[in-house]
Amino acid sequence: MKRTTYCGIPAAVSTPVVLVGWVHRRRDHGGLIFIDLRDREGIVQIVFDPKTSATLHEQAHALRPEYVIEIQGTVALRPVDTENPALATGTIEIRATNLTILNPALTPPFLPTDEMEPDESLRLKYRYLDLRRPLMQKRFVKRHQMMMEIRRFLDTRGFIEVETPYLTRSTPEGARDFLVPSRLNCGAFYALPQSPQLFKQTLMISGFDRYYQIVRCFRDEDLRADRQPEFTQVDIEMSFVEPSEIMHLMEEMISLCLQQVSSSQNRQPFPVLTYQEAMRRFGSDKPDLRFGMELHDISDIAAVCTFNVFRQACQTKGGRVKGIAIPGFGLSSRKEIDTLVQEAIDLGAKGLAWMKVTGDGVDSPIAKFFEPGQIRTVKQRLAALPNDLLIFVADSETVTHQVLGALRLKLARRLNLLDPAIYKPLWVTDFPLLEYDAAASRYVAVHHPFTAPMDEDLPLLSSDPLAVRSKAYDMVLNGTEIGGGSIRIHQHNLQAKILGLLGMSEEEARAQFGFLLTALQYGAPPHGGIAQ
RNA sequence: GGGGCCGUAGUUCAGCUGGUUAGAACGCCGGCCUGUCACGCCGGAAGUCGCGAGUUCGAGUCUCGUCGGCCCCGCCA
Repeated sequence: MKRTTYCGIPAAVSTPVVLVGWVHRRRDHGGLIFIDLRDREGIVQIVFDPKTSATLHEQAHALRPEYVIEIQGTVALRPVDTENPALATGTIEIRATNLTILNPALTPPFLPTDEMEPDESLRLKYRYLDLRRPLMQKRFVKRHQMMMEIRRFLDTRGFIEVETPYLTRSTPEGARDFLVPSRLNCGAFYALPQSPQLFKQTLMISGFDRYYQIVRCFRDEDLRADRQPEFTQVDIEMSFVEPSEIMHLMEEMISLCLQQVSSSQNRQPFPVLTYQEAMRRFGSDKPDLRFGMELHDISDIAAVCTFNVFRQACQTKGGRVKGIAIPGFGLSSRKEIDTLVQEAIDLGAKGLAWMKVTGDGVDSPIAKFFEPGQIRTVKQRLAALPNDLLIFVADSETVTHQVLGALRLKLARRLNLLDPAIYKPLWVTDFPLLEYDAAASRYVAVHHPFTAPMDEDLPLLSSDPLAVRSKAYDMVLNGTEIGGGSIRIHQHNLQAKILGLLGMSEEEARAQFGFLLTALQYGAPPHGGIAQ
């Protein structure tokens, strides 16, 4: 057995070839038998002609899907008008001269074609059949190519790949750890790392200057369609850097990756939104920029209209009235709008006010509470067009953003505005350093406890901790956070102070993070990084 | 921790307000077929309707329980 080429890679016409692979499909004409032979590189058509060899043709009758076979034959141009443009090898075929069945196969529970996708549990039970599908093989290859690009790119930029331990110590904060029982210390457990955060900071303190790792992370949390308990991330840390240096580096790296999956060139640099602006305009800290439907504040008008719900919301401290214009949705039936109102209530709103935009004005149960001029201003501010539906939420700023942000996404999905072929990356910066956890009655870190506060906000740490912004940045792509990082705290005193704000006593801090606190006192360089 | 949807042939699914023998497509088996390529044509086999109980003259269909799957909220520094 000496394979001369892959099925998917056409060989020169009239050369003898030896091919091995899986029977993808058979087309038995009684006379001629065609076999599509598949390997990881693609598919090629094999022809068994009774005129070439009656016994060989007889043998080929036995072939069934997923048999593993070896074919000896000759590459030939297909007869005129029998070329198959859908196939990369569609201009040629292999005239078989010899057939060896290397291994027959049972009738598989599903055929490894891309046309139909069986239930996921069945795909996993017969994972090897699932992974034979050309689509799955393409994905694996794509992933491999991305990893190669990333390694090559980071190497040229002077990064050193370092491995860090998997059997490690549990850290408080963050996700639940996976635990591994220890045989040597009976009753004690290792924790699998949620991320190599402390290790990479240690490497910076050691002077490695630029580290990266393509590393597995483990988080024992509930799953989602796009969330697995173990996943791989590109982990990066650099010394003596500003956020902008890390962000530009990542833009280059991600652009290289996007080139692998999309033909369109991404313009660098990526747009940057502050957290505040992202929330204000999109009601989300990971906005999907593939479509508009931005949030607009009409609190000033709402405060002086005669609609009590709006006025009261504006009179409440921190209250807001905001709205979005949904293109074409003004033609919806009353029932469809009622459904939308219920969805808003399920998302936490007290209700949902709406206006159908007509040619000259609006059609709305709340129109009577507004002066014509006020309605004109509202329409103008939401950039409303005829047949749009305007929806409004009146509540605290938090609830308003949350509800409208979620509705914006739901409606975009319903209106088919989420084109999977378009990639809209951006940065979100200026996150708050801390948020208040009412249940635990203490502050918790928004990013993680090692994130550095912005220098100009340092005085606020004592007076108004929730107002402190951090040197953190998230990369967002099409509404998904695909990377996040920060400049870290490299000063012992500041780190101790933050741990204190998080409700940790000095003893606790020493017990949990003593190693880091000590290390910061032995010449820790300023550093920061990201995990994608 | 909470919520929604789904379990019917090997697979993907249909099956109406409960009603006679539970269907389709693909796949599988047999036959025919020398230029097909998701080949075509003819014929055939294939089902504990996830499981258990209940309501009913009668349950794939309704109710309760249970098991399994998918999705969402919480959670995921």
